[in-house]
Amino acid sequence: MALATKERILEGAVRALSESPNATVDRIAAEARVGRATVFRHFESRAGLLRALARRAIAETDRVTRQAMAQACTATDALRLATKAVVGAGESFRFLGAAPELDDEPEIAGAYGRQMSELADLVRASRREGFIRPDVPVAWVVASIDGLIWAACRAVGEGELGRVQAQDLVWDTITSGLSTVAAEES
Amino acid sequence: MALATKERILEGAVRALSESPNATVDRIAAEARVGRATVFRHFESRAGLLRALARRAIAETDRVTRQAMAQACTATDALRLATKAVVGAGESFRFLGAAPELDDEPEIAGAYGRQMSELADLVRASRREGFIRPDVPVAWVVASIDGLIWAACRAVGEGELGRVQAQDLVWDTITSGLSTVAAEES
DNA sequence: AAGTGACGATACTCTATAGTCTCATTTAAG
DNA sequence: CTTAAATGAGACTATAGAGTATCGTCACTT
Repeated sequence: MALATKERILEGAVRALSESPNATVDRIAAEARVGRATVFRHFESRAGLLRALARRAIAETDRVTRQAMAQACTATDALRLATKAVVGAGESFRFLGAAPELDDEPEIAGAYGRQMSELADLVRASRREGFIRPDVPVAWVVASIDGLIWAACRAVGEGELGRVQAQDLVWDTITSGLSTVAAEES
Repeated sequence: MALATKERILEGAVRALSESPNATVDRIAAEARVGRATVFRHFESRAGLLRALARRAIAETDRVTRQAMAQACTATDALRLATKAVVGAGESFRFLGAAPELDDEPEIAGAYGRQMSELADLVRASRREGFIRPDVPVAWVVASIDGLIWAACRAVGEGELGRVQAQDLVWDTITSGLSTVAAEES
């Protein structure tokens, strides 16, 4: 069936691009156990395949994020659940971090910007609830949460940490930091 | 002079690769205000230029790290100063994060591994001093510090944060996290 | 059994870019 | 002023990889 093949290609591409972001179509096809020509039957071009992959990852991230927000009653809890959910979905978008050509795709870059902006909204709301420190710029809170999520996904991908463990550690670090000292005056 | 030209090429390459990790030699030469042939007079190949760039970034990171360690009398203070110093030197290695082909260079990958391993040593020592939480895996402490440093360098590069501000925020976040709550039981 | 559509394999073209070479021009040294 | 080295410009080659076209085969449908 066409659908199963398309799916195989997408998943093969994730694997191939994860280990080498400049993977050729040849390499992707081999990883998907599919003829090279078949890749071009299902996708307009290599760039089109990359776009489809990115759209998929964005949709998946949106899905788990919305699901998390629906379960939460406070912004802080939404932030916690969304963070955990995104780390859990890390495998679907981890390869995107090393795909520079996607920055030129307005659709993709725009969606990433939107997600960051939604994260900023969540952070501001959680700050109003008194959870996020008011003395730290929102831009840094967003940047560092993003950085921690990437670090967690990388660690899981490298096998350094279990996925569940990583999900918990990200929120734990956001909440308490890495040191034994309680919050001091800055 | 040869040295000045070589330096111009290296700095042009940093700029060109920062905005597009797949930048061509043409693009690099243009950014350095140098003829394309001159690039090949000073470097064996594009890969050789990349290696030189990576070696330079590694040496710079080692330099500021050693300097920081020399000033500190406790492991925790060394960790603090080294973290700050590496964020300050971020511009010299930020582009490396998006250069997948360097993973294949054993010399470069090895040096990165060594730096991570040194960071792990520092973390363990600081933990023995009672600063780093004992209930968090060292692997995660290392991974998250690395992630926060990258996040800070990116934010500085994007102009979202000032460099000095970013240097302070990284350590502040490691120390206290991003929330108002004191450390709770996990 | 015949037909239809998807697939694999392969051969082919085309383009971008790395790397080489040459020569005229500039720049620095003496 | 003369000379040697470094540079810039541009022509040229070689190659990897994207994208296309074709054909034979296999699987599924009716």
